[in-house]
Amino acid sequence: MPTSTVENYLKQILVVSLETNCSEVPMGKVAQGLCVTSGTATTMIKNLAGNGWLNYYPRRGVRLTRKGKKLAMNMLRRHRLLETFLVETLGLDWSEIHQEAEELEHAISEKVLEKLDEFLGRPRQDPHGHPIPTKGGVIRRSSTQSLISCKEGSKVIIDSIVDQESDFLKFARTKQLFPGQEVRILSHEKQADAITLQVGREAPFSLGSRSSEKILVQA
Amino acid sequence: MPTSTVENYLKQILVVSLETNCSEVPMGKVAQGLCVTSGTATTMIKNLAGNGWLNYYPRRGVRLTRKGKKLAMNMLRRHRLLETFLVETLGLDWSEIHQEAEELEHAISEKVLEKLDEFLGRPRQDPHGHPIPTKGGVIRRSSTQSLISCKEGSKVIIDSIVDQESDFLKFARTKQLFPGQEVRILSHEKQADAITLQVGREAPFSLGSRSSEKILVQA
DNA sequence: ATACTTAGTTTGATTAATCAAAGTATATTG
DNA sequence: CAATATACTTTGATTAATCAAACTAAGTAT
Repeated sequence: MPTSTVENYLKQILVVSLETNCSEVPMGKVAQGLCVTSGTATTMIKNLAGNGWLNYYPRRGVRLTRKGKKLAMNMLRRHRLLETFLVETLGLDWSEIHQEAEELEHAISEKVLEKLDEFLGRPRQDPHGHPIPTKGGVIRRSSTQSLISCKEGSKVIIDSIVDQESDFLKFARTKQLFPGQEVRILSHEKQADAITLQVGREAPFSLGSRSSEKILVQA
Repeated sequence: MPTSTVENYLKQILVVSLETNCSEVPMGKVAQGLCVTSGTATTMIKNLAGNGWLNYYPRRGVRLTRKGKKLAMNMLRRHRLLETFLVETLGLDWSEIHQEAEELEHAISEKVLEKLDEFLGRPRQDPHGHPIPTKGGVIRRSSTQSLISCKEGSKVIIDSIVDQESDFLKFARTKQLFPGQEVRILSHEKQADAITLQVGREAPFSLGSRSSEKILVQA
């Protein structure tokens, strides 16, 4: 049985590799994502490599093995199903569910997970719009287009929000920026590093590039 | 924040003291209940005493402090609410829920726990018939009379089943022995160490004293 | 090319939890 | 009461995970 630390390292690597569309993940991203010093990450990674969870290329990065990816996908499934449960069933706010799921995902058994999936009606995506991997470890390819790449005057649908920060999610909620919403891009000033948009009939507002990058969309 | 090991030790001590109606618990019960060697228990207990969770009387036993009892009650509340959720909402069998709850109880936050309590309709007892402590740490005094002390010919109601062993619970289920059921004691042979009983119109059967002790009843 | 910066690695130490085995009280029993 | 058994404690070692600080390789810039 892998410890929950092992599960966290593998999940973090998977998440980064999905976000960057690159299966090789640099050590820095690992240490940063898990909030540990780089030395700790190096030590742990060598351990994980020794147990066949991943391949380690010193000073370059790591790549999950088949075995490592399987476990990491399972963790992502747990995490996202739990987030869905916390919002849909218990009525928590989507801005607070990430940390909760982060703990619960290590404690829930495969059996309970399957019952939960069934109870929720086998949802395909979590409250942030992220696809939920199947039991077999297959995940829907999510959008790679963010708000920042939208042309002035275009209309798009929000696919997902790529940020677990409670404060950003609260802000997004007040501006009606959540999966499924239709957004109209009023202006896009490349030089000013800002985009102005409108959701439904609400008042238009602007977002900087930092924020716009976190909103993934579909045409 | 106490670690989950600390939580486990305290809960175990509380459970034993409730079962034996005695607030002083011998070291042996601690070690046995947690499946650790006695040396490990001693070391850990000295630690817990140092942090004010309990008082330690060398070679006699331990007694929870107010602070320790509060945390232990909260763990019991978590455990029993989770068991209820697993049976009522997800439909797991009561014989398999103990281990599941054992893990989840350390991972669930106070906030999620309250939402869960609300969702379940603030249940007063878990599927085994054990009372669920309130948020404030108050617990209903449970029955102390077991099947073994019932007179021949009497009729009683099952209060709770004091055993988490999956195999025993499965057996109890097949014999219809669960909280709320009415049972008639057909015979009670003190010398033979056996009790013969009947549930509803089912076929009568016998239980030895070991098993009868685990079934708590009310007149 | 030399110096500087950044990313990553090594080393030595620490903490929580555990065990096995040796040691010591206390209780039981002949 | 002495011998023995039972319950408990001590000691020394181990494992997983972590950090701080010293070190090193690789890439960037002057």
